[in-house]
Amino acid sequence: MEMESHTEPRRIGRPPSFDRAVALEQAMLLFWRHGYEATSLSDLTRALGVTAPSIYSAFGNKKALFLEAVSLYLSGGSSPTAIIDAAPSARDAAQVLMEGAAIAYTGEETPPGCMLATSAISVSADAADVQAHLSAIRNGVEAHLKARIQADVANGTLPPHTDAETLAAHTTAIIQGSSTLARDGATRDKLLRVARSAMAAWPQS
Amino acid sequence: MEMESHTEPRRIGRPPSFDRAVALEQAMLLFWRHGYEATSLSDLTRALGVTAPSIYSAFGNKKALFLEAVSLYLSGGSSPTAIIDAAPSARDAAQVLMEGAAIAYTGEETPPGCMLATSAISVSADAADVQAHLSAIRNGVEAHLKARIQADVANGTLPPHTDAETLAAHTTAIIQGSSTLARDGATRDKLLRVARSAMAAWPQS
DNA sequence: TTGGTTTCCTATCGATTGATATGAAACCCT
DNA sequence: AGGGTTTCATATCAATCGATAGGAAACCAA
Repeated sequence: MEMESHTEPRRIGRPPSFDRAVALEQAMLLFWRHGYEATSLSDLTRALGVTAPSIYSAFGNKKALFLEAVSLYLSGGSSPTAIIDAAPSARDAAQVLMEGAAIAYTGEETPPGCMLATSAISVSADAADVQAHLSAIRNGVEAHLKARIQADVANGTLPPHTDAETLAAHTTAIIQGSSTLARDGATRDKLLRVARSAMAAWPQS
Repeated sequence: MEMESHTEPRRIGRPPSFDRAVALEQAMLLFWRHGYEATSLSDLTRALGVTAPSIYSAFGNKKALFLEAVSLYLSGGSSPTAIIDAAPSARDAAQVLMEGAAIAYTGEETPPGCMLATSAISVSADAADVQAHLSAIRNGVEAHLKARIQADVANGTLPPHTDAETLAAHTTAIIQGSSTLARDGATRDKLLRVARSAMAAWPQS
């Protein structure tokens, strides 16, 4: 068998001088901290150590780079959708989601808060599509949690009078609100206590 | 008594062609919807019907105009601090705050969400002071609510084991989270149900 | 070494940013 | 009517925005 066919594709031409994946991660951190529009190409070239033409060659344009950074952000750790599916119950899913957010939003190596909640919440008119993109992702997670709650109601894990929509929205509100609290300096322990107190909204077992 | 001394100051010079208060309110609505940095002077001159030099003459610069718009936003309706002081209990204060937020963030005449939570959450480096200003306001409201909870614990309205800091942070998280939910299209009724479900975190009476 | 290919950086593009210099226009008072 | 005063709008400023043209530089294959 030929072992070099997929490991080293034998590229020709001048070799790249920067690691695309590393550059993308740096861009994600910048967008995470300062947001989509407030992060300029000048900021990106400085932080990535890459000139503007190289960025455009590697990622297309600023908007495409941001969207790719969002995908990288979502792929980090366990995605919310995967957590919801993997948890033994909807209630456990909510708790893991909220506590996971408390931890993720207060990392020492990453900017405070949630990139989805902060990086494109207020934008100019020509970034409305980016804003809508992140909004759709947030709504998708909430809808997925709601469906999981409804499933638990259907199989008897949760009582029949459970308001799935409100419970999912409540969990989402705590998560998004934790992002702002983290930006305002809240500690990880404080957010974890908030997450646990929010579990009181769930039906008594 | 001279009755004209404070009613009509007898101004001299060319009379202003625009109402400063009306212009400020329009600016507030723009900043509310699009945020501090994403709202350009060009956007402002178009919406206010006022040329750039007039804006600078009336408000100083863009940053000063924004800060004044924030003050106007806070003076609208009942301020959070006033609500906390006026409520018969800390628990009632929290409920009024959360339900008031649900209503304020879903007004048909105003942009969705909370101006404090959205207009400067992600900014460039030279707007860090504006970001810190809004952060301080948010932290101030939370601290005020926490103090009110502690007062209710001290006078026996709330049980002695009550975690004032967590309860205040929980309430704040729901309020800030409701802002994002509103931006994502949540209805007023949905946010009101979230607010009521969040009351479950309070000690049982 | 030469040709082919790919990536590199320098320089620059038009558009827009926040902000201002300048003088005309509109009012009151004498 | 004519000074004094204030606000008005036109035109423009330097700086920065996102984005690109063009050619040098660095590799592989022959």
